[in-house]
Amino acid sequence: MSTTARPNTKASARRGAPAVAQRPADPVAEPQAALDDRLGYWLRLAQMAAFEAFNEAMAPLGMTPGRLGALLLIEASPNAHQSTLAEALHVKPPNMAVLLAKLEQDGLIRRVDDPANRRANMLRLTPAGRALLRRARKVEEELEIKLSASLDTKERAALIAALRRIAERA
Amino acid sequence: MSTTARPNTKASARRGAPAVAQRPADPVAEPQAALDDRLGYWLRLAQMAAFEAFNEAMAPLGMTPGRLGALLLIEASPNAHQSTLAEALHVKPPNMAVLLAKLEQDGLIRRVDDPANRRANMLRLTPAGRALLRRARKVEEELEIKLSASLDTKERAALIAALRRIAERA
DNA sequence: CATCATCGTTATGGCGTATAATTATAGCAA
DNA sequence: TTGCTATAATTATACGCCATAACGATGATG
Repeated sequence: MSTTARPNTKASARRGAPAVAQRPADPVAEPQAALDDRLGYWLRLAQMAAFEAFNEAMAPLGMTPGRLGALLLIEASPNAHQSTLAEALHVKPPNMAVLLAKLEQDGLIRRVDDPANRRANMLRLTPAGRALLRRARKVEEELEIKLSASLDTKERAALIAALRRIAERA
Repeated sequence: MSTTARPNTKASARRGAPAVAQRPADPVAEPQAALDDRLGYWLRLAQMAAFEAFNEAMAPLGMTPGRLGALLLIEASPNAHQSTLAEALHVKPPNMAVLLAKLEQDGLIRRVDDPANRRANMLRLTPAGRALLRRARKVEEELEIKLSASLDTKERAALIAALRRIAERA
């Protein structure tokens, strides 16, 4: 509420509780036991771990999930429009515009007018973009190996299939 | 760069390209084909789907993942401190403080001084908190059923196990 | 030509999360 | 005791991701 400094008394509910002296708070051995069999919980934690691993590995390349996704799709579909990429990457067009603007500023892609539709852009990798993508692919390969190190090939395939079904679901 | 309005010319790279008239941009049948076998990609999509489903289902209860997690853990470990819960929920202490402040404002929990350590708080569900948690549990049960509708019991267990290994990993 | 839809863009706000700094308390040592 | 250091909670703040609104430019249609 207040935007200026205030006395800070830790507990605002500082009623005159008579300090009954009970047992000294549990350390809570397995704190998340209550969340153990919740799919959503582990989905979130796994995603966070994967995300963190990605960022660590890609930091030297200045790469983010969004940037990599864009570069991969541009390479695969050089005639696709921004809006198509945006949809495929689940990014809103305005955010796609700034993402691509940065990629262009960094000299990784070019935007060329679609001669068939002068409102639209087609995206092209520059040589620098291609080079960076090659390096990112290597890093990403190692990353996927590390991520699925605890899974055999069958398990990994089953995991992806299951995730896919959940994503195309609910 | 500029913070004020500007002419907006769509493509800043409006060089005098002679409009060669090539084929009209592909619709890109399966746009994300390039991302198909990436674990991180599907992890993200599945998490997003689960998150969206959660928000839809819990909106009437004013519940978020963070709030529910806190309520569940408070119920399970009434003597735990805020910092313990924060760690278990992967939330930083400052954000935990405001989360709990809102829960307290909403009359769902109380903060009681730990008699063994007057810096620390122990958290308690109020009757209203218990009632809301009961309702949220029902909703969450249906949600988990919907989420894992495409998985049999074995697959669901395998999925959670795999996610868990990834989360405790990399 | 007038109208309406589409593509890209800018500006802006919300939400979740991160850090820094502050207060209050605890533990410990000289 | 005093003083130093560590811990618990809190406040203020900043940053990044994502979403919406609004607009200019172009295309399509009557």
